[in-house]
Amino acid sequence: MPELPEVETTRRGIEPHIQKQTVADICVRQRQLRWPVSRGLKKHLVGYSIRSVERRGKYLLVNLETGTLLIHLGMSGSLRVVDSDLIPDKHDHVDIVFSNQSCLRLRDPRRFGAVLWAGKQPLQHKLLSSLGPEPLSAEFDTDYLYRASRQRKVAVKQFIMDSKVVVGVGNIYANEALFLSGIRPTVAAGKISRARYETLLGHIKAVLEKAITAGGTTLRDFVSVEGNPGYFKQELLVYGRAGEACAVCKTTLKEIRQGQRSTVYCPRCQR
DNA sequence: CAGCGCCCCTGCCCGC
DNA sequence: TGCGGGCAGGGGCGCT
Repeated sequence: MPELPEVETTRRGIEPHIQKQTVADICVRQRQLRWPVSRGLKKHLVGYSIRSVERRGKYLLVNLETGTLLIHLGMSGSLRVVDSDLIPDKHDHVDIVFSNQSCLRLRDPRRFGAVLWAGKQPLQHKLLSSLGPEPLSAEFDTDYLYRASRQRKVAVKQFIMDSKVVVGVGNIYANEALFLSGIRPTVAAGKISRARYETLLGHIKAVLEKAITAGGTTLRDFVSVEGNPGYFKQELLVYGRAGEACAVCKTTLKEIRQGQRSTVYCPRCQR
């Protein structure tokens, strides 16, 4: 379940392999992803070379001279650069084949991912146009977060996971950052002080940076570009640890549900 | 606009 | 061992 650090790790992993490569073909074995993969991709891709791979939130932007291909990994997606002769797995749904016989292969067992053409102004695409700032950018600062939260009644955890507020804060890191900040996930976003948002902001940036440095957290489905699953779960303090003792005070960690997602917190440390 | 719940999907895990 | 059911979750979308 790629969060922003895994997507960034993927971007860094694939870009040097596919940059300047010319697309020879695109092979779609399973068209039904989050949205049906368009049948018209070939005309945008074949014969053109990859200029760069960027990231916006959890979307990867594969840039060509004709425009930009958006790839989202959903919950279980992974991208690898493999020899185009390598027999695909049953969940290897899309190959972008290059003229040097390598290919960029999308595997996505749960098919929550997406492959879409976004044209020459990808940031104007409706999926990207109303996204909030990047969490690691200077634009995402205490002032911004504090102001955006005023009058908001939604729980702070759902607030920081709202992509219109800030992109790339998924369930794992939202839980972790709130624990590190001593903030109870259920508190209304609008009721939290500026000082506490300053703390929270720092922890959001820190957990994401740490995870990118570590090469991405992996729980189940993520496979790194090299094909090695990299475990990092021992670093997580609350996510996946309901019923265990809090690392700080030994109180039993509690699990609740917020918006159909699991929240784990320490009832003593987080107020 | 804010808030909320649904839904896309498969693999895994648990209990019987 | 086989099987049914529940759960996991990113995030867009439709409804109130």
